[in-house]
Amino acid sequence: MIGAFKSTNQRARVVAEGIATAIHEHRLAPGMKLIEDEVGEIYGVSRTIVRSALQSLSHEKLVEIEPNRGAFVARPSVRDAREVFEARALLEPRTAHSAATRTTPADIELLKRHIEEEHAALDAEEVGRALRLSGNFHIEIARIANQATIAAFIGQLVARSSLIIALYWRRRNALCESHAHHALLDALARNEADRAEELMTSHLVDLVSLLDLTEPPVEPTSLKEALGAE
Amino acid sequence: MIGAFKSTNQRARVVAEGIATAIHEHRLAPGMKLIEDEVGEIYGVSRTIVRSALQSLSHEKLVEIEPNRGAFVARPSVRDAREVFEARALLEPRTAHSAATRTTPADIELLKRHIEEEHAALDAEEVGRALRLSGNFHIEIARIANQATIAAFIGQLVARSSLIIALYWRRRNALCESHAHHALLDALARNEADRAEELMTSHLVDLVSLLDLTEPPVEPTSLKEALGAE
DNA sequence: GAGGCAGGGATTGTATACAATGCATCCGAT
DNA sequence: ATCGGATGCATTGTATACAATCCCTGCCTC
Repeated sequence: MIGAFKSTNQRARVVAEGIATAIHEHRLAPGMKLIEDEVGEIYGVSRTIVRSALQSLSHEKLVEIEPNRGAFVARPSVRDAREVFEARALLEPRTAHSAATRTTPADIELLKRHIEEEHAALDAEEVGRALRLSGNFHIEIARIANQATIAAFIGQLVARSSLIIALYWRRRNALCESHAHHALLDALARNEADRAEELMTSHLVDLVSLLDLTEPPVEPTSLKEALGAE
Repeated sequence: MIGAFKSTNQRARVVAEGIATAIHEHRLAPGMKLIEDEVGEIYGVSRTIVRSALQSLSHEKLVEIEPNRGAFVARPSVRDAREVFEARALLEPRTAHSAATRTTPADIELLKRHIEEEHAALDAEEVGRALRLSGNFHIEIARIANQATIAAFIGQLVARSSLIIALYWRRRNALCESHAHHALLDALARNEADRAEELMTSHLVDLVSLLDLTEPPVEPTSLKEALGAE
């Protein structure tokens, strides 16, 4: 949605976005193997396209490609998790600041609709969809800041965050976020840049505090994966 | 050098790094066309590998792939240039701060050697090589900060900066940088984090001030490119 | 001449064939 | 029974063949 790249080949893009969305919505769990033939069959394309898509996803660190072994949904380590949120803490507050100075009523409408959709998804028990929309809220703010380069970085970090949440989230309640997003929306609507920056900072701190980053490894997808690999 | 990724296929990596280095050293000019067959012949690989490499480079925005038209060395717009240095201003000073708190004598030795190599290259009139080494200095600092995720972002931004410099640099003197790098090295050696952060901030400001970002388009590589495309 | 259109060569997009590698299973030896 | 190695299947890595697209050139019309 955010990146209207024309660069990568159209068909590979469809496949990559399909897989990415599935990862964002936690339909594809970390560690899951992505067999080229299977994916190709699903999307009706040859392995050439699938490979291109998988390489693209591996560049965004949503997928890990192990030479001669195949592609797996990435399993960020505890260290990865810390790094991702460290990077977000560096980028997003200042970006929210910038965004607040430029937010238009149209932007506010869009963000409002995002939040509403998120609530609707939560009410419908579609946790995965709610999670993806929650991430999109952050990406939308980066877009408002009108810095495509930084927005692309944030987009990647948000995507990885989804995997991190899948692995290290303490509980199942994503509700807590709604309040923070509402407050951010308010600050943006009033063009209160400093407050938006502070809110984003504390929002990210809150997010990290909801992760359990103590256990070094992570719950394996299957015994086979746990014992067979690495 | 910085990314010892095992992810992408070995052969494609060699090709991608070869092209990337050539871009960093300004042997490949912005806008230049990269024909798959030609590249494949040079490296002794099939188009499959070349395509993989080009897609990888396009993800790093060193190459632009225009559907059905081919791959070209990227030509960052004035806006891209501003965005890249805006992102660097956001990431690098804080990263230098972090790095300064962790810099070891071994790191200092490495950085010193970097600077020396850069000087040697300049003395030998190898401007391209000096430029690449100058960029590596920044990447090395990010590495010292021990944040791989942020370091990867900075690496990408430094690489793009090389293209931006090729297009928008006012003069030919890269000498000015040496002083700033020396000062940074000193701050890191003494573990003076705040000073390192300030030095990095002003260094980046200096860099931008040496760019001429007034002219909307850029000097074309060839008449054909200038008149034929877009 | 200027503009438009058709043909041909060059280049990219995609699928597929074949080689290389890894993984599981089975067998035999100890 | 457990370990070691060999065999076969599943999957990935690479090259190549063919189709689609683009771009250049030359011709034709006005």
